[in-house]
Amino acid sequence: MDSNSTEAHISRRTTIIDVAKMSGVSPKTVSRALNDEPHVSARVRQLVKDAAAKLDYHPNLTAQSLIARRSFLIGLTYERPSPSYVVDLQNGALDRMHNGRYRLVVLPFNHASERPEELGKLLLRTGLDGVLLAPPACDQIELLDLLDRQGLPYARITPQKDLERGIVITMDEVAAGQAVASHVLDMGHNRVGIILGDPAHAASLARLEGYRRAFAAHGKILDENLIVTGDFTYAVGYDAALDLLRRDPAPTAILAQNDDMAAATLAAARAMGLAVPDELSVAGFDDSEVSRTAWPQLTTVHQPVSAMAWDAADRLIARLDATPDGPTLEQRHEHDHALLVRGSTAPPPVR
Amino acid sequence: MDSNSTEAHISRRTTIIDVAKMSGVSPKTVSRALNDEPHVSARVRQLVKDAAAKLDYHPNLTAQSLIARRSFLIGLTYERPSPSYVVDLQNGALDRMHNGRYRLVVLPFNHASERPEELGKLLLRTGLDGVLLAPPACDQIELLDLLDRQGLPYARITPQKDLERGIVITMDEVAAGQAVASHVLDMGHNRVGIILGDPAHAASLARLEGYRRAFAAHGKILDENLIVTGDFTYAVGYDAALDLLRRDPAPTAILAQNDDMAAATLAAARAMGLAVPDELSVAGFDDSEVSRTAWPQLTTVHQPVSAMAWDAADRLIARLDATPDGPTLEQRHEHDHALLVRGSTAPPPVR
DNA sequence: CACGGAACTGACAACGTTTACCGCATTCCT
DNA sequence: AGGAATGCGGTAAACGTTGTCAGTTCCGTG
Repeated sequence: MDSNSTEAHISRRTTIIDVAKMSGVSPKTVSRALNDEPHVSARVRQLVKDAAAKLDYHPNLTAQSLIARRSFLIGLTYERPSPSYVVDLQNGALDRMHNGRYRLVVLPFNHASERPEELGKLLLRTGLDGVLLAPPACDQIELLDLLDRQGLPYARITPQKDLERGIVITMDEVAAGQAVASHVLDMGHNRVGIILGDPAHAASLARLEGYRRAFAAHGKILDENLIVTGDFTYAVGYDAALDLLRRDPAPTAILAQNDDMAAATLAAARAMGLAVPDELSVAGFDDSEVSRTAWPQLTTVHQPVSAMAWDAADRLIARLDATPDGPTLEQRHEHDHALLVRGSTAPPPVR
Repeated sequence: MDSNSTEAHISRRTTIIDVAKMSGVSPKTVSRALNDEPHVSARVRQLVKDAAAKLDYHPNLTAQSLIARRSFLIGLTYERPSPSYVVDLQNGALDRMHNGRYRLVVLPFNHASERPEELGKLLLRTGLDGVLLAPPACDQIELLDLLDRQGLPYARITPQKDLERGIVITMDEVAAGQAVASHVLDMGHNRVGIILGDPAHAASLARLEGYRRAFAAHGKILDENLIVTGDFTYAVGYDAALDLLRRDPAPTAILAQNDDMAAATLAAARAMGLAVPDELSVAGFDDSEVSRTAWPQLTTVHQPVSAMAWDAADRLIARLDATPDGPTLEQRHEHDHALLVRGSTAPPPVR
């Protein structure tokens, strides 16, 4: 198709003028009719809409944006987390934006901690109206400073620091960590291994703090030697789990800070010939898809990622659409977690 | 922060005029300097760039778009596939777009087959320069017709029909299906169950055709009664697998058309007390993350999703940036698949 | 000193839409 | 009959950038 390749360059998009000509009214009236403004008779309005439909006319968003001084673009930044987390985030945000004027631009960035300035420039360069910040970017103070200076609104999803800045959607990570640890301790485990997530994510430390509280509440000692550091990925989680399981004596339970690493722990246990949950209990975090497709299904903590993303988008859009004299908006909202006990945890083996 | 909420409305973004004033040259020269155009001395260029940096000036993309008659937005449509597939797609495309002027807008749409017109309107309404079409949208002829009529360029990722239309990035699904089926037949399996993907995806039938060819090449009979229909999801795959495993006699191998359904088959086998691969062989498709995190790891066919998305974005961008008198671009490219034999397949049990 | 070229300025138009202001009929309400 | 509201049309400006085009200044070279 040679004609096809040149056609796009030649063909002019239909404009409001075309619609005006076709429907026999002024461009002005067309604009009024299509935007459902008053001072247009029902007859003319229908006439215009029919003409627009026949011509497949879609108003030029760029021109609208220029005059509205808004791009109607919302960004979403995240950092190489598990696919299901990303998709949950996206779907939550998109769900809120559905049928609205806003569009979602995805902006993964893998070095928010080391190069926050660079991420900031990327966000500004992209011409966004607002941005959704997932961990760990949501906790980069330098980034928030830059965004504030430039007046780019943002919503932070599960931040751990400076909770008074910007729109903040949280979950009580400490309580969630405490819940899952309590569950394991309740079953009688005493030697509990812990696989931390990426230390750049403040949530890792918050969850650990929750574990500590559970231990304290149970009057048990958290063995610091059984804390190893992962990065939320399966591969690193696997090595971390092997490390723990080779200790002597080995832990009877392992708390992983996300489901991917918990799934890796299941695999490591299998490689060591350990039965889960009879010889080793494993708990994850997040309630992501892998927690249900793994075997045994993982005991985990449900993190309402999708709902939080929806909420973040909702409040960000409310902020963007707010009139200067409008009511003050609620800037914070905390979502609930939920402990999900499934097949990967059981009382420790009697010895 | 009350000041914060009003500030965004009051504060004016810095414009090219501000930079011009600061650096003491005309707006015109600023534009030339920043866009690395000729006729600017090195001294002035640096002066301007310094001023721009100091003011944190970023040119207004909307204004640039308006005059360039392009939005620099590329869309990506997909339909509720597995998270890892979506993320692979996105990452591949983003990888190509990195450091360019284009931005990626995600547009999931779950009813491409039933309501192609609606999807088309969505794409046009979004004001895109071009769009990446994943299955099954890439095979919706009505959609392609609409896009052609409106002159919206598109790249199709793994389409099965009308391969001469638009930019086409393919993989030989038939050969891939044949490869995985041959592997299983080579091991001596005769009763092979098949779990199809969503029949709305043309790839499902192409892969099945590959299976048929393998059976023919081996002089074996494909039992049509052992073909059940899934939809690429874990949940439906689980039920489909249970259905197959309850047959008498049960199949000794199951070919699932993606890894999620294969993982579900592993779980179903476990529920039935069947050992994999000793009593049942399972093969997946796609080489997605779950194929590596499942246990045993899945024999599967590597589908270079990320590379194909990269390629699709590459050619689409080349098309968008092409000058009318430029060279004709290669519109098609076929990627290679690769059979990955892992732990989920073995010869059938001797009876 | 004249000349060519590079480096710059200034005025203006263009991109496609919205908005503001004004004008002019027609209709509706007292 | 007077006044207001409604339904349009016309003209112009604005959004922030780039492109065009005619000039001006400055520099080095012959």
